[in-house]
Amino acid sequence: MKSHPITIKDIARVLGISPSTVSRALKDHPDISPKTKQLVQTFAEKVNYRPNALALSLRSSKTNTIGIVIPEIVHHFFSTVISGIEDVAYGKGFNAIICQTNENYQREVIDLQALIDNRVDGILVSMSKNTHDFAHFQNVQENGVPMVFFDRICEAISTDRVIADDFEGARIATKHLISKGCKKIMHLSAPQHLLIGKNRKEGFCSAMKEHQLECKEQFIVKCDTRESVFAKEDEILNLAGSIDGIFAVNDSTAIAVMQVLQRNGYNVPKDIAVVGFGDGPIADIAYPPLSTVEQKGYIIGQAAMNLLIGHIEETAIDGEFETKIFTPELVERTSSQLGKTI
Amino acid sequence: MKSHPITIKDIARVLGISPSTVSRALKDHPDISPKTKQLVQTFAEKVNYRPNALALSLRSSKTNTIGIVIPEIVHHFFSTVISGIEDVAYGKGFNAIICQTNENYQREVIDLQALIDNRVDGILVSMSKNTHDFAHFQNVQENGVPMVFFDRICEAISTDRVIADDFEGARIATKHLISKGCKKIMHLSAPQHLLIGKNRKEGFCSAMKEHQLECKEQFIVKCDTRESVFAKEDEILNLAGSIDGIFAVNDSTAIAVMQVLQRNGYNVPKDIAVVGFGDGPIADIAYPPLSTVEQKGYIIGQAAMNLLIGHIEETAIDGEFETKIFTPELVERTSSQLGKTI
DNA sequence: CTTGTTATTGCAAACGTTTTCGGAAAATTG
DNA sequence: CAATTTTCCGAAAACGTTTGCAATAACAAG
Repeated sequence: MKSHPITIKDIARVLGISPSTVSRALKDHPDISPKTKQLVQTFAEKVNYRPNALALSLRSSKTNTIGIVIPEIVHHFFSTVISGIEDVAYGKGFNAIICQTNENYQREVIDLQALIDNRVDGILVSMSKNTHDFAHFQNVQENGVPMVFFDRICEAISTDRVIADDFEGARIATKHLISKGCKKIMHLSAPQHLLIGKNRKEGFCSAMKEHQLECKEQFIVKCDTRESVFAKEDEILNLAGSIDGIFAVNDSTAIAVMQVLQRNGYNVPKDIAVVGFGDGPIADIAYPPLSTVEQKGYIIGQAAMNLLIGHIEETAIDGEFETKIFTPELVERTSSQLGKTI
Repeated sequence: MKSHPITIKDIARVLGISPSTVSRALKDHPDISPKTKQLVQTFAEKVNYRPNALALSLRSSKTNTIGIVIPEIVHHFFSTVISGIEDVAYGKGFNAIICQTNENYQREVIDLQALIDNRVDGILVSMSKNTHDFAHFQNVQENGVPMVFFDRICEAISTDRVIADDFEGARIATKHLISKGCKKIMHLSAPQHLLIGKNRKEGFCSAMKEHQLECKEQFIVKCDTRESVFAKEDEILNLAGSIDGIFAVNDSTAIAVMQVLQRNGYNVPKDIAVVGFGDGPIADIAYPPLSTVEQKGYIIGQAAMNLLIGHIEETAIDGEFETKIFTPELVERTSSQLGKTI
């Protein structure tokens, strides 16, 4: 069984014809007589011949494989994106090599080089948080490998991009709170050197100002994980008495803050309404169910892959790049119904 | 820039020597004079030469790539496993091609064939729910490709396997409830044609009987998703008055049932204690935080990859197969503290 | 100045395909 | 029957490597 797979040469030898004839017979080349075709094809069928993809790739310099580089697979948003990528890739006959950087710059560099070495037809990247040098991205381009960024894009590199509109998403979330009657809204924000942190905060402020509400620095707390909520519990509780709404930069932060509030006698959403960002599966499970804006990971993945295919198949114009922006949609649940007892 | 990558031949031509010399110089072969080595190496460095992995693989029939076939990436357990696989693969210089079957048998067949065609060095599989024919797995073995199953194993095929001990996990969960004082425990179970459904139910019954408690069929409700809990809400509520504990086959079912109970005036864990299975991130977020048994996805992934490497590098004995079983551990939180008010 | 060693290098085959080009046999035409 | 066209097939190169073997050069010993 460990015997080597059947090759075209094997078939040729057994049938007493040349490899070229076998090759042609297998792909219905008109030069080959019906008789020989029949002979070759049935024999190939019988021995379960399968072409060696490596040899094909080497000859055609086309691997039908794309590379995906992401910070973390174990993250609902990213795995959703991968799912979208995979599904359109599959439809077009592409395989996907997935590389996980774990937010490690060095690994990002190595992974990209490995993909180039393996001659992938294109690469989809979501940048690590710790990447501040972009030579490795340039290297991809210099090697002529099509690349598109999604979500965590690199502004210094000109490529196709697919992103969620964080600014607008935050505006939508904030305006939703305002429409529910909130006037004094707190924002739990991500670090400002990250694009999502910056954009979501600015979206928040924009919505507030549009409604002549104050966007006080004091009501903006740097806090973007479950743990950091608990760490800043005192600070948050100090402010809790003077607010009626919270917009959190992501769902797990939103849920954590609801739990802190509840443990300290506040009622969500009666006293304080809460909205998150991201719409992972946890929003539905939270108590009360969390209103949030939905980040469309699946279609972001699809869109990114489609853009990439455009460049691989050269239907897209070389050197012209597109940016696709997906605006999140509000998913209204219970947590934002200010005044309502649950 | 789109110019083809530098090859050994290019270097040879420019330097006026033969490709073989270049090849040897690059890998410090003793036959090559220091002078030539120096010349070649610095030149290769300068032009940023990178060997073509395809050509290498073709020649050596070793791709340093493994294939992963899983039902769904967007699932905390599976993405955790992948993460474990990836990390040890990376350490050993392997790339991973990931194929998602979406629980589709046809796609599983195609994916496996594609991996064989691409001459991956080994394959890790978690079977789709809808796979009842196993010829494609046999095909992998007949092609001499090492394969190990994880989690959703195929009993009909003899290979290495890595699984979580569902039976024992369920016993642990159930015994925990009993130790908290529960005597009338309901089990929300998965379909019995699935191994996890069967094993977890049997583990549940085993623990009950060990403590001289009844394992009534009537207290076993077929219900293994959030949606199915809501669909069977009436049936569950009918029984709710006569039970003091629930062991659910997975976390989201456990959380859903807590919500149903709470909405109907029951107090968890005061009136009814609840334990789940799986320990995804949602357990922590539930209200009250869910006690559950932890399925160690990350180390399952690591173990599977290590077994595979054993066969790839032939340190493992051919034809002898190992089954690694990981026993889940109890993670005790609030939901199981019978009698306690929160 | 042979002969034998040793140090370097190149040739060619191989991995499994595809494809250009040309050639032999067969079929057609006049 | 000769000339021409068609039909069918094979040789060989190419994709980018590695490697066994042969070849050359240099150099020392006799």
